[in-house]
Amino acid sequence: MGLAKTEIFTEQQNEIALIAKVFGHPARVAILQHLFKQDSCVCGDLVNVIGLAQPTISQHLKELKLLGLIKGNVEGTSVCYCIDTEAWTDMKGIMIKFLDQDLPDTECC
Amino acid sequence: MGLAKTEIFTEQQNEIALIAKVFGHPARVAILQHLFKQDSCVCGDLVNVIGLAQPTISQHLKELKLLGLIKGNVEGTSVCYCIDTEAWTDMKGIMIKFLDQDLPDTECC
DNA sequence: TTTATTCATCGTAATATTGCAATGAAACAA
DNA sequence: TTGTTTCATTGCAATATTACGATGAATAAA
Repeated sequence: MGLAKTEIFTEQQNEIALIAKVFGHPARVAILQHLFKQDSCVCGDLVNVIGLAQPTISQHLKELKLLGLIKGNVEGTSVCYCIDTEAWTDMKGIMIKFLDQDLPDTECC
Repeated sequence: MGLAKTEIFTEQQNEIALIAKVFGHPARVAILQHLFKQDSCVCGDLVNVIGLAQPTISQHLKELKLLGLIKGNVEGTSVCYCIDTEAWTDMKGIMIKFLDQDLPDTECC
């Protein structure tokens, strides 16, 4: 099938999964880390830094944009991409809340 | 292709992506949340709680086990699953380090 | 206008993921 | 032994993802 049954899960569970899915590819992790380092960035730069073909980078950027984590601004022939700080903070809150659940004192197995 | 070019990324980037990939399905998020709530759990329970067929749950549990986040212990005919607290803490450290990068003061776009 | 540059989109091939019915394997109960 | 229960595995169909060549659109430069 390849199709997740999202309707049987809570909105929160689906949201966590959607965020995680975007982080589930090393290229997108690398793009985000580069954007954090640079403050500002263009796609051509990323093609050199990451080492994937330009259409592939463009596709990964699209998914990051779709989730709202990055913003793109056209500047002449190039496009400037950067982290959407507000969206990143919101996302971080959701993910840390999930990661930070109370661990049981004793393990059963 | 459907095949990530892991060799061009750092070990850290691949590790973050591998972790995130496992969280990238709501069923696995739901399973983990249930294990946190229960302290102890068996798969049959999960099939009822989650609402997917038994083989599907079993497959998701396998991926969680493969990443090391949960442990399974055979108890008679049933299997007891629970969070591996040490592995969870390690994983949490890696993910929070990634999520907690310093945001730029000013956005360029 | 013509050409170059930069990035997005389209189309497609290769592979991965999701879900489940059918079936196995292991432990227990009768 | 013969069921019964519980979970894992196999096999398969439907869909998703990844990667990139080819091409398109927009702007800038000559």
